[in-house]
Amino acid sequence: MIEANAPVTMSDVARVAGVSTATVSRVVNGHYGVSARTVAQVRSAIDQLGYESSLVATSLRRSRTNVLGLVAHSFQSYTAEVLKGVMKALSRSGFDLIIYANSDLYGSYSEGWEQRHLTRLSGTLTDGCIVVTPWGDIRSRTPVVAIDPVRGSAAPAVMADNLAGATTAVEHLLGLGHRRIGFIAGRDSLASAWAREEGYRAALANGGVPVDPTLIGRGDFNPESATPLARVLLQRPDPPSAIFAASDGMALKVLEVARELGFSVPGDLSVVGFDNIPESASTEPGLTTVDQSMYQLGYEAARMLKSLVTGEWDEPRQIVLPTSLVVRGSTAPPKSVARP
Amino acid sequence: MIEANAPVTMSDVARVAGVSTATVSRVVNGHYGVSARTVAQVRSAIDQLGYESSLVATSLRRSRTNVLGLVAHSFQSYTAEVLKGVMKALSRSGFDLIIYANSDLYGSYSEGWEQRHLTRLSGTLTDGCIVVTPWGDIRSRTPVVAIDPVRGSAAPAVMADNLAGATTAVEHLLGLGHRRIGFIAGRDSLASAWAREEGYRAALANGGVPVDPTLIGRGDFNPESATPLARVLLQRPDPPSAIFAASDGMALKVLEVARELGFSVPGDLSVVGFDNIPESASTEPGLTTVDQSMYQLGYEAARMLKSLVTGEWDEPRQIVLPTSLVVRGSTAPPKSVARP
DNA sequence: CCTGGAAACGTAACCGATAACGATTGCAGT
DNA sequence: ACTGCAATCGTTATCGGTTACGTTTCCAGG
Repeated sequence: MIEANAPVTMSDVARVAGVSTATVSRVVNGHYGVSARTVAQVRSAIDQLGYESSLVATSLRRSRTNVLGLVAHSFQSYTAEVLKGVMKALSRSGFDLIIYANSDLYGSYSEGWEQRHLTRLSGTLTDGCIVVTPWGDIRSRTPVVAIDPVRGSAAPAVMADNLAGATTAVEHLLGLGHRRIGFIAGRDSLASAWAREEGYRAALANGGVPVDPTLIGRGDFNPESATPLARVLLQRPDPPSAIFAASDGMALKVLEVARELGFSVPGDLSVVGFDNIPESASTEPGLTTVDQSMYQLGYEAARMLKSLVTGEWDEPRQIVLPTSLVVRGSTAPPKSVARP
Repeated sequence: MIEANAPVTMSDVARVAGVSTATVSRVVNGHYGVSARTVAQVRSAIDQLGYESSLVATSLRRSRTNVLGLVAHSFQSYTAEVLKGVMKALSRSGFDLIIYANSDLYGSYSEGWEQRHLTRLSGTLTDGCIVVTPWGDIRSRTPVVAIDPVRGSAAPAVMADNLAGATTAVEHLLGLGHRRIGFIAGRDSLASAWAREEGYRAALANGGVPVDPTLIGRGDFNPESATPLARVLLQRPDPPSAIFAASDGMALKVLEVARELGFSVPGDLSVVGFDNIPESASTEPGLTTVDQSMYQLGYEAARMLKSLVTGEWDEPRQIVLPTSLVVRGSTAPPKSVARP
């Protein structure tokens, strides 16, 4: 239903209640200095007219919009999970959420897309933003919290304990008896990609297994980037018995390639991912992966941004969330190894 | 990076360029009546100062915010797909998108949640909204487009051709030889749920198969609602040889229950869904389903809303999008039937 | 009865931009 | 040189609220 009548403003209320707009404003905002009788009059005028204060006008005057932004370089299930967490943290908080995601194909917008949006928004439409992008630091007039920041950034951010997570994942494979473990890396500008590779190396080192550089493929977290890399690894005369992919999206592509090349999983090949996106639970076999609760990442980022905006900040500027290994059907001892 | 300096306003630019704010406004908006030399001066002042016009101030003055809203009663993969389509349609259109979704558990907010949000937003923060909710018609001062509207609503909406889709799905099962086909319905306040049930009945009628009311379970589109219903259907002494669920979310739950009760799919039981959400492709076996491109639904809804807001409307107020059957591994001829 | 001061309320400036309107300028035509 | 019409640009009211400040009201205390 569309009612075409003009919006009812504060001065309408003031006229009906027989007071000034200043008084109406006071009762709307619950300020001191209005008699009980006047409050009642104004209240009754308000819901008689169905008045709703203009968020736009209020924002202009207060120079606070109470709108936060989520800027993502792409929209995948990863992003959707983060979004859920952000919405949860913001629900009933008085903040609204506006989202920007590059809805076109991966990479079709050049680097800097996020930056352009952010400068347009900051201070004029949003009070602050959460960004999830692999492309460098972002500068803004208003507070910015990064999810999974770029490597070396000291800006406010939340991230998973990628080092520990990756270490645990590879230790899991080592514990099953694997010795030739392939790795498909993420976009190395991101701190997460770097830490996950470090974890891979550290676990191998601890296990006394030398790192074989030819078993490392350089992906970029984009699922499609893993397909050719998996093909190369699996078509070698001496394929690895296990592959650890730095993201679930890439791990799922590994599963695809494995099936296509006739590898049975986990019989011929074990696969471990990282992220625990919803799809990982519903494949056959289920994907063993490192859970990093992207929901939680989004939730914490929103909480952090909120307090940055309102100026009540007493926590660390970078939050690291724990990870946990989720063992499903895609991992098993290698065939060539005798059971202990 | 946070730069704490005050925002640069239009009058700052005016001062630097040595003109009035009106002239700056003309230049910014590309209006007629400014000499080339002045335009150049203003332009240079603008990017010397890094000026960005205040969306809030502009909105107040123009009584147009250029922000559209997406209000969803829950956030599931369905919603995420719709969201993608909406974002795509809005990208580079000058409209920004603000989203509201009930991020809490299903049903924890009472009916009317969307209505409350909408009245708060409409006309003060958004120029119009896309709503996806099973709860009745929505009234708003600004245009509203419904995705999958409630039954009998004449308000602007986009929806899939649910009747044809459901008919095709059931005909597919009939063609395979199934005669006892269970149905799990959706929330019957929605036009889609009603039409899908109609399709089920129509296909059976055409095939000369009488409708057995005891084979119909009344779900509500919420995945969890299907679990007990599937259990009831499959624990009968004479379980159906196929089940058509009115949504993929519910169909996936049927698969779960089937596995739990020892039914092999598609050996003992064929399952068909509706929606074609991403998860349906990655289960084992893949779910046969009716594709309704929720992405497309979102895209069209956004297009429609845009033109409603800008007042350039010459298309029908309700758009029906075609569906197509996607046959995957979850359907096969029933065991008890001899191959043709 | 008068004064003081707090409570209650109105006035008006302002947030940043837009647009109707008025004022100025420049130049062609006579 | 003078009129007239455009093109150009500045003034100012306005969008809907907020808030510093000033004014009025009212009651307690002297």
